[in-house]
Amino acid sequence: MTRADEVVAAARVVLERDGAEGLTMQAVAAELHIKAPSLYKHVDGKRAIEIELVALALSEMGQALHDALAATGAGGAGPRGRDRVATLLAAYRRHALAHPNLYRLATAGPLPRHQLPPGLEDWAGEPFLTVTGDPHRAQALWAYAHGMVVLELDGRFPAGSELDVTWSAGASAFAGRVDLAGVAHPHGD
Amino acid sequence: MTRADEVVAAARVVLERDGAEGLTMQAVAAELHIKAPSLYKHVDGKRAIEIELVALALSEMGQALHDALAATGAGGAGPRGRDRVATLLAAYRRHALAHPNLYRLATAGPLPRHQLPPGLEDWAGEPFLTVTGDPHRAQALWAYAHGMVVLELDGRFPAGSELDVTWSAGASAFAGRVDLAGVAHPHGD
DNA sequence: CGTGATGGCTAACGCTATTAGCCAACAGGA
DNA sequence: TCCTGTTGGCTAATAGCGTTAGCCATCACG
Repeated sequence: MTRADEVVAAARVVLERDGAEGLTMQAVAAELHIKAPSLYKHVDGKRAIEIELVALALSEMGQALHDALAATGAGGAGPRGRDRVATLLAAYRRHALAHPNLYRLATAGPLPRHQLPPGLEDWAGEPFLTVTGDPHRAQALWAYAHGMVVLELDGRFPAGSELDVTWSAGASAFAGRVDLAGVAHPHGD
Repeated sequence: MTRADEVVAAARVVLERDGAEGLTMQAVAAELHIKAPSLYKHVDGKRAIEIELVALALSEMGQALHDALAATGAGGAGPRGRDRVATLLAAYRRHALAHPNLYRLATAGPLPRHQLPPGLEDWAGEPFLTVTGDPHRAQALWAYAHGMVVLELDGRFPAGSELDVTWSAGASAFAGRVDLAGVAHPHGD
């Protein structure tokens, strides 16, 4: 655990506790009981810290998604179609809501692609390809999941929204056919 | 056109030209050929300006969506099902990409609900309810559209992505049944 | 002609990231 | 034992941010 890693770890603590607004060089330094300028002996600046956190978030999210699919794939009953989509979405939602500030940091603004570990991005998105079998549907499903999480995190759904049902409606839509287990209307047209 | 409105208008010019980062009180003031502190004679602060811009963005987006649906509904051929969904998504995408910085400002972070014109939010989202017929599917479709736009704006889709196809795949998914016109695979399961 | 409102201005404060430069502690070799 | 380089703190300072306080010119109106 190099000192630079400790800085990133401290930054994560501050971020998860105080949000993106509270993530200042002073706060990170205080977490380590030092002063802000001393941080520059270990990291290149705030942006560099954030990029480390983005890589970390991407990695952990990818792991959560892979784990979720592996669990259903390995267990006794191997679900297919809608269930796999629902499983993936549930894992995505659960993980994002468990680390809201880290998720926001990782998905806000342009991605510093060439400064990230190569292959990480593809690996993290792999599960979407797995459950859809088609790259375009995978991207669409990912966009749906991301949109839902962001809107939920920002509290932009009207009060009283039954988000479980909404998530389920999306899962059904992306499963390839409308086949609900008494949850939402078959089709509203 | 009160002076306060001119400030907001200037802020919009700065935002659309220089992005969220460039939207500073100094820049807005410079746009009006005055100094930053003078702005406080007309508006309550930066946050107040941003809220005005959010309301404006919400209003314009809502108008674009309503117009798009009205156009298809009124014209000779009145499309149904997938076409209406596709029409709505196309309008959403076109409008968001035409005003990227305004869109980002309006959708980033928590919504200042009680500081917005009442009913505006519901009205802007109405078209999604119109084309889906179900509130949960409407929310899901909205989340999908928002996710796609955000990811596209941030350039987070891998280079070479065929986004038109991806958008189309989502439209098909949310139309209630998979019914593609030779665009994507029927279902990948 | 006075008086209040309007709408500019400068100076200042506290916050941010960041840089420069100083110095104590410590490790390894002569 | 000293000398020297590295590590990792520190303070002081800069530039830019939003914001407040207080001063002053302009102008409409009674």
